[in-house]
Amino acid sequence: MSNARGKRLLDVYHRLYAAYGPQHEIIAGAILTQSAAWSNVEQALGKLKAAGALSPEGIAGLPESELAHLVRPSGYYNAKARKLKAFVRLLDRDFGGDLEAMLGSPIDELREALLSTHGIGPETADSILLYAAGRPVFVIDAYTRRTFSRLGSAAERDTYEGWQRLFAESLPFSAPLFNEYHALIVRHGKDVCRKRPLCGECPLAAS
DNA sequence: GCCCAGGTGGGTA
DNA sequence: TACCCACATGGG
Repeated sequence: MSNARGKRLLDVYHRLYAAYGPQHEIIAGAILTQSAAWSNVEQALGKLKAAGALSPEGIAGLPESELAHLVRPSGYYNAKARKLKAFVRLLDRDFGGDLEAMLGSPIDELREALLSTHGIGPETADSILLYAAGRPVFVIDAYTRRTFSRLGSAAERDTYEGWQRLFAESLPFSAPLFNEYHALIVRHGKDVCRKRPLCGECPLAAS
C-alpha cells in the first residue's frame, strides 16, 4: 500500500468521498430531509454519527426509541426513526444487507423496491437513485416546481411524473447533468430568490 | 410568537 | 382521483 499505485487509488477514494460523502449518509439524509430544513438534518446526522449509528448496521442495532431521540432535531422524529428502520429492513430482506448490491441493482427494480418501502415516496426514492446510486433520474422537489413555475415553464401535468417527464424528455440522459442541475436548483432555491423571486440579483431574472 | 422547510402515508368523499 | 391531516424541530 506504500507504492505509487496504492496512493493513487487512495487519492481517488478520498476525492470521491469528499465529493459525495458516504452512501449511507446520503440515504439517511434523503429520508431525514423530508419537509425539514437542511440545517436541522445536519444536526440529526451529527448525532447519528456521534452515536456510531450512521450505518445500516448501526440503525439496525438500535431500538427505534433511541433512534428517534438521535434524529429529533430533524423533526417528525418518531416517524423518521420508523422510516430509517424500514429502509434497513428492505436492505436486509432483499439485498442481504449489502448496500453496494442494492445500489448496483437494475434501476427499475430498485426504484420499485424503494417505493414499496414505508416512508420512501418518489422524491426520496429518486434522491437515493441519483445521489447514492449515481443513476440518471431527475429529482423533482418543491424547489424545482417553484422555480420553473415562476419561470412560466411548469409541467403540463402538475404531478410528480408530469414534472419528471418535462426534464427527462428535454435533457440529455446523463446522471452527472441531472445531479448538478438539481443541486443548482436547490442552491438557487435556498439563495436570494426565496424571498424575492426573480429579483435583480437572481441569475434567472432576465430569462 | 409566527411561519415555514428539498415529503409521506393514511383516511375520507 | 382528489383533497385533508398528522407527523415536530429549529431558525429567521
